[in-house]
Amino acid sequence: MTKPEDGGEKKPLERLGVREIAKRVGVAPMTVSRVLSNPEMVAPATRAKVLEAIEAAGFVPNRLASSMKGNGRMIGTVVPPLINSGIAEQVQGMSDECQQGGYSMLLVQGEFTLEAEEASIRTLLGWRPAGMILQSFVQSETARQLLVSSGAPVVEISEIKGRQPIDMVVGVSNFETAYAMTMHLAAKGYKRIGFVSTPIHGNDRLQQRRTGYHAALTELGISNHASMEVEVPITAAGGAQALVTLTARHKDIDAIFFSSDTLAIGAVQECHRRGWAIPGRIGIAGYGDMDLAAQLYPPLTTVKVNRYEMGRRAARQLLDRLGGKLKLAAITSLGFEIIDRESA
Amino acid sequence: MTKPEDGGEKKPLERLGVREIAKRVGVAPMTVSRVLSNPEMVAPATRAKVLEAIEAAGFVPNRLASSMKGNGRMIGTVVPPLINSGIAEQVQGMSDECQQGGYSMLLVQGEFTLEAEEASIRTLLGWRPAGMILQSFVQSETARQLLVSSGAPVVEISEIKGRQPIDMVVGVSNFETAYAMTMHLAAKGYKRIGFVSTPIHGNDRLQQRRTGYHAALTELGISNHASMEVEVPITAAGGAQALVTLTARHKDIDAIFFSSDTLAIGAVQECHRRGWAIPGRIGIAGYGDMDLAAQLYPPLTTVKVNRYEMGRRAARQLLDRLGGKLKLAAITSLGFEIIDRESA
DNA sequence: ATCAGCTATTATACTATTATAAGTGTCAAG
DNA sequence: CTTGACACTTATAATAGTATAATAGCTGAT
Repeated sequence: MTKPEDGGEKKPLERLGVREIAKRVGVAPMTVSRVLSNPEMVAPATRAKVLEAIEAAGFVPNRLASSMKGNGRMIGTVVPPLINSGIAEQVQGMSDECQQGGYSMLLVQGEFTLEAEEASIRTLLGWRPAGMILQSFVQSETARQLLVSSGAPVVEISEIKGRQPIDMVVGVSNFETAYAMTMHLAAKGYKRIGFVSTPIHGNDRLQQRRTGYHAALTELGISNHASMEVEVPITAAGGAQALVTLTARHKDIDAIFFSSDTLAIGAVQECHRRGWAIPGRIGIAGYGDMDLAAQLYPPLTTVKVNRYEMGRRAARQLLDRLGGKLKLAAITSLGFEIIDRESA
Repeated sequence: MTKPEDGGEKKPLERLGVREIAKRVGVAPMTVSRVLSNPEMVAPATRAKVLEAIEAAGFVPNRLASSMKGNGRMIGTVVPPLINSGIAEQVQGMSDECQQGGYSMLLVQGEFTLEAEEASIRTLLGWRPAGMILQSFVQSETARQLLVSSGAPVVEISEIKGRQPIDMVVGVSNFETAYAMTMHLAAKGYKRIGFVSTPIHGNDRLQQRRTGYHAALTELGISNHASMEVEVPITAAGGAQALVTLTARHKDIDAIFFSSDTLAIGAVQECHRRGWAIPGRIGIAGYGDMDLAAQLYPPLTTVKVNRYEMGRRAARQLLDRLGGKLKLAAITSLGFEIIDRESA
């Protein structure tokens, strides 16, 4: 409970508020407040004096206090682990857009379990953010309830079909993308197509991707054996491992569709190690079109979804709503592209 | 300024505070407050009743209000763009540790310019965070002043030598790492070693790495030509481009030390494209030991710095201080390893 | 019976900003 | 010489939680 008193000179900024500035200038606190938020309501001469005092004192207004009066400029977000998953780009997009709109971003870790989800949303709500961006559909009914009753706008970045959004959704149809890629591979002549993903449980995007893959196979008249699918951790080593497993199981497998570029890139390295030609011996397809995909040797065939843009749009949506715009799309579907390169 | 009234039923959570809960249970607001923060000070029977009411109402206490009384549980951080730079791991580490300690993380974008730095630190301070983590040495004197006078503990994750930290530093000696890698390459017989980095201006880590590289060359009696260095954007394509540029300039260049694995990996792909043997034709060394480095073909020789751990330790340092621990290291140097793999 | 010592609880006041309403002062029109 | 309109400024109260001091209720020792 003891506060760290190092320097000795404490509360130099603590007691420094609009009141103090007001006193120094000889105006009411409210005038200082207005100089900060509605400068045009203050006479130029007064404004100048106040600004000068603020500058001189090194005064940084307390946003916590503003937020309590309903002028919160904070966007909260729950994200799954940032590493390797392309989430970083998404967060970057959100952050850039928020920053530009004068909002700050609160980052809360979330996992794909009901309890963790609920806990992180509780944490988020505790900060009374002006708006929230969630990186997947909220599963927990309690959590959904809390979000709705908070009254703040919510954007879910997620699979855009299948479920009722809490408020707004931004995303792509993961089903469509996976379906399209599987069909694309079939069209290129691959007959035995495997599917590798990171742990699917609780992750609706991955679920949709697998469903899309299944749908394509069914349409192609290929009975899909569960043995053509593996789940591995989201690392390059995981991708390599998946390649080993699947090719050992099925000698005749001729292409593998990875649910993430990270995995696909790991698999490509494993092929190099084995001296397997890509796509000669086996075709490799990824998902995400990360920076390295185009530079990879051989260049990676992949599904391009612009995650940066996804984050940006989600934030834009929120900011528009907060700015008073009423007619906003409940569902924003960003397009995708099948990038046909040489790996498959 | 008009609030979005969608549902019609507003302020279901707005008016819901300790006062309201207290009224429902028939106790004073303070008692509710204590149930939340010091449950052991409340009689078990009362505590149970209060908790029940909280649960029933779906009440999430407002952390903004708590923060105003000095119980802030928010750690603020300024980060450079997350993509590709290994910063994501660092943020992950910070976030994990903060979360575990009951703190939330505020994320503010920062660039490597004085004005942007100052602006982001102002934004951060506006939220009155309990502590701050900065991802590099703060250059702006004004910003340093603001940070100091805020009274909050500050951890800089940065080069650990050379400058006076504002409060605490966690990091590695980038100088040492780069010096060590350069010496390592020399020991392996490389004579003409190039250096590639992402834009150095304003980034003290990169500056230190280059200085370390220079120091090693000098010690080796190699006069270092500026033409053996290039700056490129932090993408795989940048790495490939750098390889092209340097090998075109100097036919006899026999190794390149990249200031980031991302660049090195890009260069490796370029070599594959050209059919150049690694390390036969040219040796490639990276920095960071990212997940893919070990899986790459050929495996990448690189400097391993545990960025996740760096973030974690920075947060730990802050949390310890906030927890009242006084004897804390001003400088925490994390070790590093030269990972000798096959690429050089 | 009285009072110290204790636990559990409550009343008051405070954190910093800002919405709102009320208050100045100036000028021109009636 | 009012009166209304206008621009600017200020006083008050509100936001939600909690530190602090005060108080109530109870036990056991004097």
